[in-house]
Amino acid sequence: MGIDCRYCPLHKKDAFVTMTREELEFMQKFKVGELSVDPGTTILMQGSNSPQLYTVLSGMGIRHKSLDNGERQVINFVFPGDFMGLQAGMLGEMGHSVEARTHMRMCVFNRSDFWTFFRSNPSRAFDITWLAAIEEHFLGETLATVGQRTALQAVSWAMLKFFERGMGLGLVTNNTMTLPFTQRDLADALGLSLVHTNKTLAKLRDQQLASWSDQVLQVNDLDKLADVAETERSKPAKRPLM
Amino acid sequence: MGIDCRYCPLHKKDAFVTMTREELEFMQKFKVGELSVDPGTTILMQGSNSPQLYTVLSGMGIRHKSLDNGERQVINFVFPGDFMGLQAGMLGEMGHSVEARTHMRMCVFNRSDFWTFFRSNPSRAFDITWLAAIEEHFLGETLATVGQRTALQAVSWAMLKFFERGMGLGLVTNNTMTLPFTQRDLADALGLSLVHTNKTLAKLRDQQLASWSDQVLQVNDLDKLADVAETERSKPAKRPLM
DNA sequence: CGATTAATTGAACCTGGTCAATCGGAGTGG
DNA sequence: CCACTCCGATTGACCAGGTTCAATTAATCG
Repeated sequence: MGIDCRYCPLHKKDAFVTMTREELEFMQKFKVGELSVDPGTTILMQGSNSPQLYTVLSGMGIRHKSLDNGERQVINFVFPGDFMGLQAGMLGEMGHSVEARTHMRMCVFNRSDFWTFFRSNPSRAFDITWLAAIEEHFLGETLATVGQRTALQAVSWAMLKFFERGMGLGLVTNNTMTLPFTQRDLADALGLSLVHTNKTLAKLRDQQLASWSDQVLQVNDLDKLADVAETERSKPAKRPLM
Repeated sequence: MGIDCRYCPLHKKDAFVTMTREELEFMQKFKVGELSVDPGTTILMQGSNSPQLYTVLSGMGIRHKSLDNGERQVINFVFPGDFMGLQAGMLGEMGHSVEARTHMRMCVFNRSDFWTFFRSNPSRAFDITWLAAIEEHFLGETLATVGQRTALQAVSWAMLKFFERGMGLGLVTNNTMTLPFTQRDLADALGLSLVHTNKTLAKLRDQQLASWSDQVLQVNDLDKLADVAETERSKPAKRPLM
């Protein structure tokens, strides 16, 4: 069944803070099951009050927010290890939706246990807040990208983030990783039009900085890409896993 | 001295969740002082690891992030009741700076007490996470604005948010509130140029939707403004106060 | 009174958006 | 197996929302 946290495929990856046996057992008590969904499935719905919280075990997805005028903003991209549903858990309402882009498998927790969880293990509660702070940090950087960078810089930045994230998760082989998103997803994430995103990707490909086609992203020189994006490469950091 | 939490000017305002006497006494134990700064002062510095955390008692400021290319993104605007320094507290490094725009007074907590604080009162720890979730929620909306809305919609949205925030804090009198920010601050918050921001504000003024000049914002019809911004007016919500 | 900062306005220009057409691959029904 | 459709990627032509440059005004300050 793959329900036992000790065999969780994630907690030994070096992208995550090492968990003690006690922590694993503690999490086990709150895990109520696993959820598998197909690509395209909406896992959490904007405005809804999900009774469940999830940690992504495998697969990828997007968080996005729909505006009243029909436009869509992709808030960020979901990777294994990401925790989803905090807004519903705390505020009682999701500010965005989460949609699967590949087949996804998730670890499921009950929202009704959340308070008990939070109270009975301050250290794990602390980790939840840690994750929230990471999220806030990253959203700030995204906002700076969308607000201040040119299309070329923004797309480079996004490719860099994808790649760095992929490396931490061991998804990169031969300077290559699988990215199941569409160009429309990226365009909506960066506040660019689809057409211009496409042309900008083509330019990055021409300049041998990053090539993304057929769901495969290849980057040979991360430093050069970071230069174009006018960013620093971020040092690999461990984050807690729920 | 104004050090006693029982006389805190904020906790009875209806923008905040009511605090019990026990909670006030608990916070009192961790409060190590107050900080007063003049306009223009940098309170927290991007990249630094502040030894202190703050709750704003009075005054306003901005959070902003500087990019490598010299551009600046204003992440959001700081109002009374806002909690600052969580990123330093959790991640050991601020992702943005905080700069005062008026004279500001803050309640000061020591970062070194943070873990003790978190562990000894789960309910207050929960509230910290709540605040982080609110922040994430709001950043998502900001991102959607910068990424998807036109200049006119974005500026309208910002004026609406200012006003809604001001109403909750009792800063609005006669459809009017004081806003100590510059047009450059707003431009950098919305990813617009200063010139275009100025012209857009003029348009809002001409159309009698919102008038902001000489530090005073006046809005007579919030619904009309929300229409132009293509947003819903948000219902007044209480948030926890640290 | 010169210096600095914020707001304002006009004009030229350009990055990125919109429109539209094409192409290839995957799925579907006959 | 073919015709048809749908979706994502791609490309060219045209256009506009917003940027940049530049100059002016007004207020504040030492």
